[in-house]
Amino acid sequence: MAGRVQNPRPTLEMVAAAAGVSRGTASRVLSGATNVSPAAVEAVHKAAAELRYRPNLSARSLVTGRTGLVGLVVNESNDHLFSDPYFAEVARGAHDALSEADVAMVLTLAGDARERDRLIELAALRLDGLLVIHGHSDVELVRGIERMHIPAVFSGRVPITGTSTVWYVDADNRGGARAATEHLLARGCRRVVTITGPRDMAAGHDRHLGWLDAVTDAGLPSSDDHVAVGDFSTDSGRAAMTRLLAAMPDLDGVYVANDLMAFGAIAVLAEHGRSVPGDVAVVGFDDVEAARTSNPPLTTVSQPMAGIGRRMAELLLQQLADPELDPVHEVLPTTLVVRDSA
Amino acid sequence: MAGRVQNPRPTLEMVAAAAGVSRGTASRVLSGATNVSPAAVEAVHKAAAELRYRPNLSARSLVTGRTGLVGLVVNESNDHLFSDPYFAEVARGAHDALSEADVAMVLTLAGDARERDRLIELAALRLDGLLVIHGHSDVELVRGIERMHIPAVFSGRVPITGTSTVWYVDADNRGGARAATEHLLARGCRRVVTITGPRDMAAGHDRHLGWLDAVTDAGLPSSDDHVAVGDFSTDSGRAAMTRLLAAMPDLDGVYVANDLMAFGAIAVLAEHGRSVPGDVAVVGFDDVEAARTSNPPLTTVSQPMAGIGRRMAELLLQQLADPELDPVHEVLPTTLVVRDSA
DNA sequence: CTGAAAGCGCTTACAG
DNA sequence: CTGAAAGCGCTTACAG
Repeated sequence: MAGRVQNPRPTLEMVAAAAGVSRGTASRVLSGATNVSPAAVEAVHKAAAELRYRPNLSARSLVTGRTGLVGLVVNESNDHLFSDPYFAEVARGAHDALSEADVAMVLTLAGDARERDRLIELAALRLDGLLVIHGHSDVELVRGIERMHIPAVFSGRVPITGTSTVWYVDADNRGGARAATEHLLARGCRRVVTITGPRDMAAGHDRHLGWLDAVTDAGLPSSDDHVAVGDFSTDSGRAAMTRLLAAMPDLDGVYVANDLMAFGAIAVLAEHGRSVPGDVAVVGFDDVEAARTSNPPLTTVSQPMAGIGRRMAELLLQQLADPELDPVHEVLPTTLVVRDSA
Repeated sequence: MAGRVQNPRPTLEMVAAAAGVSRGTASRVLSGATNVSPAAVEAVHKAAAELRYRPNLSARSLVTGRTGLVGLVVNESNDHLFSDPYFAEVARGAHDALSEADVAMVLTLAGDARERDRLIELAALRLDGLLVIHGHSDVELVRGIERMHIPAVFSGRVPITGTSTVWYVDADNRGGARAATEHLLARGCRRVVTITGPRDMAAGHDRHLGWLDAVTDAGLPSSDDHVAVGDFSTDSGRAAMTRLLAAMPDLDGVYVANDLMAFGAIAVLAEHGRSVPGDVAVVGFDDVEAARTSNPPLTTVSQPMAGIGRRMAELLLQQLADPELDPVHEVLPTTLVVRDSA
């Protein structure tokens, strides 16, 4: 009685019978093969629709060797991770692109060693490929994934050592930082400092270089007292701004490597009686939601987060189609969004 | 040449051959059956280890009818969703429990109609069950899932209509709110008001009832001017507190249905020159990270978020084991965390 | 263009 | 306790 309640799911066999063709022909029609007669195509589609046929994916996987499953790997300790809009948007972009290809996304945490082991097991057992949201640089994770010889695409530049096979998609952090700094210069700023991110994060490093590009090109100084290192948190932005102000009281422009730190910096400037952008112009990076409503609304650099996720998915699909492809490193453009802070 | 590089994955057949038993026996050993001789058990395990055997899950699924895949369904517009620690923690708890059972979690967005359709398709095709993080009440989603007749467990109380088959795990919102309010009463508060959440969210509703339980039991009034409705945002907490203060200037205790609104309320109290907890005591709900470092540190109600996720997973696993089980509604205890605001 | 057949790698009654 | 065999639902050469 139990288990007999539901009608059994129709199989290809039943569709073929209803269409008056063989199972092989039905399969060919449903997989979109071209060498099939129009009559057969029509009959099979009609039968499939009438029976509400859905293929058994396990059976298909058994013969194709593909699972149609891709892992979304995340190496952040999860508290951070989920509260990061970067993660959410990249995941959504990837999810969209994969759905269109009928590939599903398995959420895979890889924050600690135990989780990393599980990931490796899971990947070996049932994943066709990996999409890695790579927040903090995690050399062990990168190495582990390379060793598995599984198709993978990382988000964010992965420092390439030797003959690495890593694929990645990144935003143009360096170009965006340069554009932000050049915007400050164009407004007439001449003592332009920067608050950077942690040196071990590729994004932090690249955004620092962009600032350097711009000030160097303009023939302006870039000595150590022009630079304060933060950790991308608002508090660290406050501390960094305080230090910069002490070292160079007459600074007139600040390029900050992310919006959160920019908010901290602006708060400190206000406390010191400096108006923004009147006395000091400030540009951030990320274009988080709050940038639009902060006081003043923040001029910042926007990166195409969902686009990064989508592109990662597309590149992974390419790898799946041809495992012999050479690694691709793709850099997506960023956009300066001018508001009131600079 | 390509594709021939890797050694072919060992199959059960090869393990059986190496162990000198039949494929059937090897299968029985590996699936932990008891009716096997100790000698066979040892030989098979040894062979499997030596060959680094991993079962082909598609083949297994084809015969068992199970995929070993569970969907994590999320109905929030994703911006919110990911920045919500509730989501992150519930997901992590569920992930842990499922991993232990070798079940993987497929991330499934169901924010709009298109995504909802994809979910239904995906579930029909490849999921054994669903874990639904049910933020805003979404009747359509609940109905859609019930219609699919797929094992599912919701987070958060789902209003049950008629002969619903919904399973859910919730925190004891009502009990927690009652405890919070009783704490205010115990400190001597006598004019105790509340800021509630949206009426259409079960959590908001239940937390309001808990406040009502406590003040009613204490013989205190609970008229409309004791209640202000917010939307769980800090700003709405500010607005609500402003209204309450206008309606009842001599209030001395506030139970707020979440921490974010409590922060807003405390800010307004400070602006009105009321000290917390000296003039007005305040209790929140959620125990978010910031509650520990706010000024003053917030007394609040903590709910076992990861525990909810874990329990959801366990209940889903039970359903998978026996689809005929009656729906379970489980309520997990909350804890009052006393800090400085009350 | 199409059918018959083999085979993907497992699990599970069925005999013994 | 164990082996031989059937079968899960597909895809894909292979002939024709």
